[in-house]
Amino acid sequence: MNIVNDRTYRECVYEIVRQIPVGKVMTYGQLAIVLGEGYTARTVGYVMHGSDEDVPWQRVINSQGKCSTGRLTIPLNLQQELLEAEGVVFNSSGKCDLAKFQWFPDGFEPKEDEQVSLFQQ
DNA sequence: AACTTGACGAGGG
DNA sequence: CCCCTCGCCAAGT
Repeated sequence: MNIVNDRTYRECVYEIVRQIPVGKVMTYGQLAIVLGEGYTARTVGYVMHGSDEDVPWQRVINSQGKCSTGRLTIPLNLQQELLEAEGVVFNSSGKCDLAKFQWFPDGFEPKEDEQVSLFQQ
């Protein structure tokens, strides 16, 4: 089945991102896994760069727990500042603890033993 | 149709 | 911790 049929692939990404609670984050790769077929971290990133809509884009970060907004038109610190304002804590290297702040959509919570292996590194 | 570019990620050195 | 390589896939030239 192709999720991209009814709604565009962009809409599917936004739909999930809009569900991320305040103070929580998801990674590009995790979104790709949740979206399934055809999606990769790369394409999710591509989709997110055009999300000037009502999506909390700041809650999507890379798998290392950092904000990778390296070559954007927006200030480098903006994303981290927005997240910190929501309660996400970053260390001196600009990294946050995914084990603490990463959010999982319904049905995608990691099981007890395989906790960290799947969605995080 | 071929080639290049990314708001990526895992693996290796 | 940093850097590089490769795989990935949509978009723009």
